[in-house]
Amino acid sequence: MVAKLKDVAELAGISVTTVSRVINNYGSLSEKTIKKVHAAMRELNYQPNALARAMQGKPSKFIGLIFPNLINPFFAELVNELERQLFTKGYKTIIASSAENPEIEHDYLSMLMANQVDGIISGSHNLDIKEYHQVTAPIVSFDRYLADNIPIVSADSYQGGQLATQYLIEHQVRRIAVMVDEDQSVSPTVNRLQGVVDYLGQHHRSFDPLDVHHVDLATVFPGIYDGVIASNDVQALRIVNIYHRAGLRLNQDYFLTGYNGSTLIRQTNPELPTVIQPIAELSTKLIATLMTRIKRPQDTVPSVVVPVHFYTPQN
Amino acid sequence: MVAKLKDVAELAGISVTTVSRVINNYGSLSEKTIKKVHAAMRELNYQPNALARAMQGKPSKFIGLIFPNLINPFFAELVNELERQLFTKGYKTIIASSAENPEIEHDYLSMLMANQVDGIISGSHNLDIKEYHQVTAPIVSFDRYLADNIPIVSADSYQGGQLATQYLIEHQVRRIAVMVDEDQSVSPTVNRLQGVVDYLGQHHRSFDPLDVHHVDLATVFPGIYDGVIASNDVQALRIVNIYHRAGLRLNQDYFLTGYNGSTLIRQTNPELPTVIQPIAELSTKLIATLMTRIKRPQDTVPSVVVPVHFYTPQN
DNA sequence: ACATCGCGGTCTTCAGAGTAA
DNA sequence: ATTACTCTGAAGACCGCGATG
Repeated sequence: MVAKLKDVAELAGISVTTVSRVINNYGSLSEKTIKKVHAAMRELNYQPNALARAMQGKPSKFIGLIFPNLINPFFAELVNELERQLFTKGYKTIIASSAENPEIEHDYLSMLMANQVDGIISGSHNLDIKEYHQVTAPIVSFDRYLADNIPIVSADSYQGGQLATQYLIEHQVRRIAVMVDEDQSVSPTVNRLQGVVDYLGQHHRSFDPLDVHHVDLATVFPGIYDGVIASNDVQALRIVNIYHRAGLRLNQDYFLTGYNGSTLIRQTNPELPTVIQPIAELSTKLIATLMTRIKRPQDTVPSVVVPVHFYTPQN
Repeated sequence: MVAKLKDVAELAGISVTTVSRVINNYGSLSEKTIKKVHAAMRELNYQPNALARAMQGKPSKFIGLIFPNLINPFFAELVNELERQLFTKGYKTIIASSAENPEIEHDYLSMLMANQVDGIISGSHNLDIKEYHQVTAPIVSFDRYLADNIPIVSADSYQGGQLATQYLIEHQVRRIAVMVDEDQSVSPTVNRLQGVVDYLGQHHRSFDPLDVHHVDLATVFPGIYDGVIASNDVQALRIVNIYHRAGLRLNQDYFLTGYNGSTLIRQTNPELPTVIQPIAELSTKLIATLMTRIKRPQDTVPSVVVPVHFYTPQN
């Protein structure tokens, strides 16, 4: 049997009230009793039952994280960083990866509510927006509009689109393909595309939009393109492999940009130019925004846009 | 205020007992009451408080996952798969990434206990073994010895070492470097090394062991080596980049093997030969082992070793 | 249908003992 | 002896639900 408050009290030879006072640090207490209690706690290896505590309406110190998956290294690193930063603030994380399945995501949202999380950070990309209206816990969204009262923290994708385009133009490519995801109409991906469009417009250039969902990479590439703006790093590297098999060398015979900028990909594929979304800063802002939401639930908190930067392979 | 059981009962005009019966589906109930209750639940957007339920001694339906990090794509994919499979079994996951920090790991272990998880899957690589003796919840370990009564599920690293070596020998390399991690003396990594040693011995070949922690990759490679056994895929690709800068081509001028075999790396770097630890199967075994531990906590459950296979780049 | 208890804590109330001014 | 203050304790309500009678 796990030790309970009562057991600690009995071992220390004092009342449960006093033990509770020691644990929660209130009221007036003598040094001696405090020490006795701590000794008893150690001896019994006592852990206050977090469930019982949370039932008093105390914060559960749980934050729910909803992300489509952990396989995308960018999400994995973001989640990892969020988890790390939250832990130092005394929060535990429940990670829900919805696997891009709205039903699962709905279940998870219910679960998070049922488990009384103190807040939710959602990086989901596929939930019906209405679901989020009913949620009472404070929410912050990563990179996507969910509802009017839910603040968004995102990387500056308009700037990202511009930087990627600028890179291609500077390397004087002739024919540009841009991978676009038409489904993501509510997400800032549109901004990215707008950044591309505007930059190209300023330089009187055109491009071919290729819909991610209706195009077979292996058949369109290399094709006529010597410039490609991919929608993420993994996709970018798939395309690189296709060019490679055709005997074409990245950064020489053709130019291509990724998007996301995970540390992992930079380590494994340092030759890939890409737009870097700053993971540490995004995490900090997401958490800071969530914390103010938790402290003052009625206030409206402004959305935050974090600048990105472009990684150019050295040499 | 969030809806409670009582609110549902009042709205439906019946007692809490009956509502509870409907929710937990026992006792005899009329169709009419059931419908009334469901209607009331929907209207109030009611979610049973999982914390309160868990307090009755009922299973919390939480499984704790302890892994060093989520950045390693192999861990990320394993966790992702575990999370997915557990969810279909009605379990939620609390992910604790210890960041290779024993203190954090200790805190997390306490936290998991305090939150009454029904079981723990630990892929940790750095905790003092004694900590795990005090844990009362059922535990299964991934790929590492923790304590006598804790079953281990692992990939066959001896076989992995052999397969990697076989690949190099078949490609007639002359001088072989093997990356070793001396710290991991308790882990099956030793088995992997043994597999390498045995295979080479049978072919009357020798190798140079290079300690991961005391060697600067950029200075020893390419050096004299045309064959390298790396200890994981990310490290392997770092080495590939070093050879690349020296103008040497993988699978032609030199041969190298990775270890882990995440789907991600195979997608982004399909040219990397590597030992594949089957993630889906490992997950299944881990969960199955944990479930029998949960059902019959007093039984000793045997450890499981899952075969690996070798991925050779096509072309 | 109702009432009541129990899970493991928190917190409040009321009271009492000891010490000091 | 009076007041005041510090430390501790006993008892009970309560959180939301499940189980019993």
